[in-house]
Amino acid sequence: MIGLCDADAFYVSCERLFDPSLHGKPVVCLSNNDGAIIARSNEAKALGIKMGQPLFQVSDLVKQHAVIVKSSNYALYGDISRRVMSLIAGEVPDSAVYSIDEIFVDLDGMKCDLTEWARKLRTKIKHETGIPVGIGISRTKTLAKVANRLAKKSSKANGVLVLDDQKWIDLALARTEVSDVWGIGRRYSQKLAGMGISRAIDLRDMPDAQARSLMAVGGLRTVRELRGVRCIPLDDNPDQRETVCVSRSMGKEISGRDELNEVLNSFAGRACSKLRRLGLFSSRAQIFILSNRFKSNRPQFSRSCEIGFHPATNDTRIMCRLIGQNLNRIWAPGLEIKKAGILLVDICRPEDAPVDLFSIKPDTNNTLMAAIDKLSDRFGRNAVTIGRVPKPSGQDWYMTSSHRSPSYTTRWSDIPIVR
DNA sequence: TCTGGGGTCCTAGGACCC
DNA sequence: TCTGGGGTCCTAGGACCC
Repeated sequence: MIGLCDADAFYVSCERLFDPSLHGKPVVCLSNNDGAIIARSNEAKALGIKMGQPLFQVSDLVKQHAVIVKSSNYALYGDISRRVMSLIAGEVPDSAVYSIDEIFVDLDGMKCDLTEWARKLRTKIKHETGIPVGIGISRTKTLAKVANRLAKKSSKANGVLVLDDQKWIDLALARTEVSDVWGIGRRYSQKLAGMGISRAIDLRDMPDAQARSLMAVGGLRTVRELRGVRCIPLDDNPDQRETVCVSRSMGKEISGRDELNEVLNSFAGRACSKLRRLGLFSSRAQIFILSNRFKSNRPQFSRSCEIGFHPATNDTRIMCRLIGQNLNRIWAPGLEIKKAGILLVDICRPEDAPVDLFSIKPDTNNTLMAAIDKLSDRFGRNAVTIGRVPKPSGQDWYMTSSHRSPSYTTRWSDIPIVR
């Protein structure tokens, strides 16, 4: 059997850990730029606030019901996540972290009542980390997802649901909308609805060939998993990631060449720092700029270009220099740029990096970059930056984040004080 | 006024190879 | 008139996830 532990409204739960006054109240957490709602407490859900909804669309509701609004605080959430995950990993034979708030666990060979075991685990997690989780258990990852969803929805299940018996699986699938199945998004739901398939149980009973032609091999895998056939391995993560991306929407559109250069240089700094922390190098990057897709009365554009590095690098200075040299390939006067970014592709470990004719190898002993990383760890991300990249604070392009909670667990100055 | 960011995988089609 | 077959690699676009 496979289990899925998934935290309830994880970001909200993290905020509540350090501010108990938030319990029982409607709370939402926002995306970058304070744009959209990406986590909701049950009370906020009950008000009809939708996942992904832009904040401004619910501003009346927020005022009317005194909804508490929080900017996202990834330093805090990441740290809490690590605590929860390592606790769970210690309780099972095998596990695989799937996202910041989800972990799949392998329960094969466990000789006990799984419902009882899961209840105990759930209590333990709540007790030791303060985070409420739901646990769903079944034959495959996709079915465990179904179980997990019902575990949270049903008051009878009270956070734990084991789907083993076929009769119960059938009932669960009959109660699950096809759009709530893992792997079935908006587009596939629409297609399926057009064919009269609205419930997970109908999807399960669809012929293989039809599933395959409609939704490719991934869709077929989903259908088979619903039948109880394991098609997705417990740990489905590639051993090495393939891209690193840093991109942002800006508080307001920018147009100037220098301004764009600043933005991209600062993103390149972040991207290189990510690479160095992973011990990886990149030999190719794409820089891109986008218009504001919501302003349909303005000209729309999406421009990008590729930049190669020889040898592969993770040195911020090299990337910044090449960005400057290539900027005119995407920038043009008069463009109103809302979003920009850098995508590093062709990521590799230094020993696997392509070597050119003259055997020039990636610089794996970059003392300057190492020093910058150390200073950033100690004094904050922008303690030291490459010349001509001004500090983000005070930059009008920098994202807005007006409801940010302190970094209680990752910054000494933000440690909560008990009086 | 205000609409997230960072990933993965699959497929079709074109360029190119012998 | 008649114009191969079998590959690989790359890219763009579309789907999905949290």
